[in-house]
Amino acid sequence: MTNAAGSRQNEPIPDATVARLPVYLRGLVELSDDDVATVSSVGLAARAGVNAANVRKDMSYLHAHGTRGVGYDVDHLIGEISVALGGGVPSPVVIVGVGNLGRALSRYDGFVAGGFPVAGLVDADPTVVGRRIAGKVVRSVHELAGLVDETGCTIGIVATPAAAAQGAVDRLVASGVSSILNFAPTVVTVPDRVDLRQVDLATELQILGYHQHHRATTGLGSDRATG
Amino acid sequence: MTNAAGSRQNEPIPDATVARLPVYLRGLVELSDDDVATVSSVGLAARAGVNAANVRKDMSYLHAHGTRGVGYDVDHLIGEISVALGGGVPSPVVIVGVGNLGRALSRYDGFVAGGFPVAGLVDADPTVVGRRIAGKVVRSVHELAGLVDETGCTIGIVATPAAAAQGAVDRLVASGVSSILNFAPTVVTVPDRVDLRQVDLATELQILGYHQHHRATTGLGSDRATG
DNA sequence: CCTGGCATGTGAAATGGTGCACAAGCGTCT
DNA sequence: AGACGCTTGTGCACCATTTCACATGCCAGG
Repeated sequence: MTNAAGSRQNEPIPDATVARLPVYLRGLVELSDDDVATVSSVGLAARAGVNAANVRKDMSYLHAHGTRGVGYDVDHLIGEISVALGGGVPSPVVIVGVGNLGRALSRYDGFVAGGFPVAGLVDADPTVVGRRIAGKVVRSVHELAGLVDETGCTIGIVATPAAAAQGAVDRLVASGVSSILNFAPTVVTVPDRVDLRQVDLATELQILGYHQHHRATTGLGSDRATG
Repeated sequence: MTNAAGSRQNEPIPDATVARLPVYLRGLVELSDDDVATVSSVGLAARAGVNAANVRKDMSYLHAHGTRGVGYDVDHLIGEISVALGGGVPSPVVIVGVGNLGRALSRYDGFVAGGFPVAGLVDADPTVVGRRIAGKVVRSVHELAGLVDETGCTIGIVATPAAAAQGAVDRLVASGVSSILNFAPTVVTVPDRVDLRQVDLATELQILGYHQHHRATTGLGSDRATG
């Protein structure tokens, strides 16, 4: 029997596919805004910067079927991907650490647009607690558990200095958060039940630096950055 | 002809290894600060959050050999990785777009510490051009090419709204920049000779959202810490 | 000098992901 | 109705990466 009404996400979706779904979603929303009703795998692949066969395989993991000879229904696909990415239910997030980066993140429109409203801000520094940032009052880290409980946050964003990151993570875990996005440039550990992703800005530049250096020391003459 | 003492980086280092090198480097610098002279692959792996065999294989790509029965020389390894990641020469970067995120990035200490000083800020909005941010005067996008030329920037950071990102990228490419880090939530294209990396904050949250939703709808699912 | 213990370096298997190539199916036009 | 063109869905081969397992080699101690 086919899974009719309940969840059909029992088969796992590959991580690589999950990472592409938000990109597809953005492209599809743009198409929908332009009143485009259907899109082919080739068209969507071009917008997402990936291979068309890859798009088709990704959609098959989602059980989001298209119509042969026609393509995929844009609005239907938006619904399918939205459901896969969290059921379309907004998940409020709490930001720990309101330094430069934390403040920027708390004002970042993309979070709200993506269904992740910022429910609260928290910092360890008493001199910033009580200040108002992006319309929200910064609260003390000691109030974190209460804040998470009140707002039903399940996602925490760590934007503290590296030295404070593991402590912030531990507090978030103790408060019941089940997913953490860490911007601090340090490796942190979490219990198995908590999902962790790392975004390291300096590391990204260092990776670019490697390629540049590598080109300079091995590929002289093959490409020149002029014009 | 074998190069005796010169560059030995002719063989390519796998991308996955390159992405780990900055993490190793951070861990090694910490060890060096603590006056630790040698470290085993197991010890370094624990700090980097990876498998020990992976560390050893990565080091073999770098031709950074350890001593059997002892481990790797910390300071020597720092040198090897630094060289691989850009020869130890600082690469100035230019930031295009000084909105919330651009301002935060221009003040981010990690860039300077990692050898990537911010050489200049640029924005399209005439009302912010001329303002001083993080000790630097914001200049017009029209001055971008001149700025890149003056400062010898080879890396550009795009922190504009999505709609302006492709234009910013094109300008950077035309100015002679050969590596670009894009924070705008949109797919951009560059010529083959230019290296592009994408950092998408909202996408990261959406990926976390998927895993949360998946756990919730399937019971207790698998969990993986991404470092 | 010789032995024991430990950690590296690497061949090879396992894993995960990508892209080609093509059969199957849908809609349209005559 | 029938044929044709377009696009999906997927088996398969290829590639990159991870991980295991173990032989090799170095150092310390007696």
